[in-house]
Amino acid sequence: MDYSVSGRDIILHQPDFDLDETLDCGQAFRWVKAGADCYEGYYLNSFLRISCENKAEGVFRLHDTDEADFLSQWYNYLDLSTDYGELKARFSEDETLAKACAFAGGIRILRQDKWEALSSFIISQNNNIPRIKGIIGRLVEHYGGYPSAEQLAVETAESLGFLRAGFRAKYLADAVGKLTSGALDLDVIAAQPLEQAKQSLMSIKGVGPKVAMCALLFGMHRTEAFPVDVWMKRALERWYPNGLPDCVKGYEGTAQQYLFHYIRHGL
DNA sequence: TTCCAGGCGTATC
DNA sequence: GATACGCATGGA
Repeated sequence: MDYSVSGRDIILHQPDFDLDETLDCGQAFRWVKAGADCYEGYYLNSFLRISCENKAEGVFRLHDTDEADFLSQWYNYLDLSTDYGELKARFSEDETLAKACAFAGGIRILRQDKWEALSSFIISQNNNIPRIKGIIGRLVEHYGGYPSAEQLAVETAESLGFLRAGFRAKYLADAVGKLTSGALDLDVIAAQPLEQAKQSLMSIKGVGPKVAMCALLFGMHRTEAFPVDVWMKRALERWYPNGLPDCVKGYEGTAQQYLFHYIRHGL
């Protein structure tokens, strides 16, 4: 990773990064394609326009930001401290993962906000990606930004009807209640051992093993968390009936994201 | 019309 | 603990 300041923009050199594969792959739901090789979106309520200037060399432009903003927010959000080249080399000891990494080598695990990731994946259950984006879009529009659990404390399952989230509204309300009452604290959960963190999250109605693992992986950057959804069930049956290979140890979730993309779009 | 979508709660055995 | 079934909504 290497960057430079260019006027009001930051120029980023990062070969292991693809905008479509990272920002539109079902891990985050608030990035909008704003032209060829360009996305607009948010980390919390900070806006970013990012475009790819040279795919072959991995050159990106972060528009209208500055060095302080880049280093304090986007460097972290885009997980630029992690060497994905080294991770992919390690994963590629496994034949299937080698193909998955070659197919979509620009996947990164975004370091999203804890609450946004948890609430987004509560909404995601038994739902499709376009509709998940629609529900979250209505939430953000209604509140003029992504609402905190505290902001949502005034809502009930009924008053959230404007989201058209169906049965998931009551799950969202339960999560808000447990977080704002102090029964659960996402900062505490983030520091717990994986199994304990998972069980803590599963005390929320509507949070099962899969949503808990997604909240841990995408919202708390617990790369050892391995969410198993319908696609991963198929991948496991097909390629890993006896379990995951040792080369993913500690990064099961990162490997999961390559496999998820590969079985959905690569076959 | 019917089926399905990055699952989970509940009932039942 | 395993397995069936319903669930709000909307697009294909």
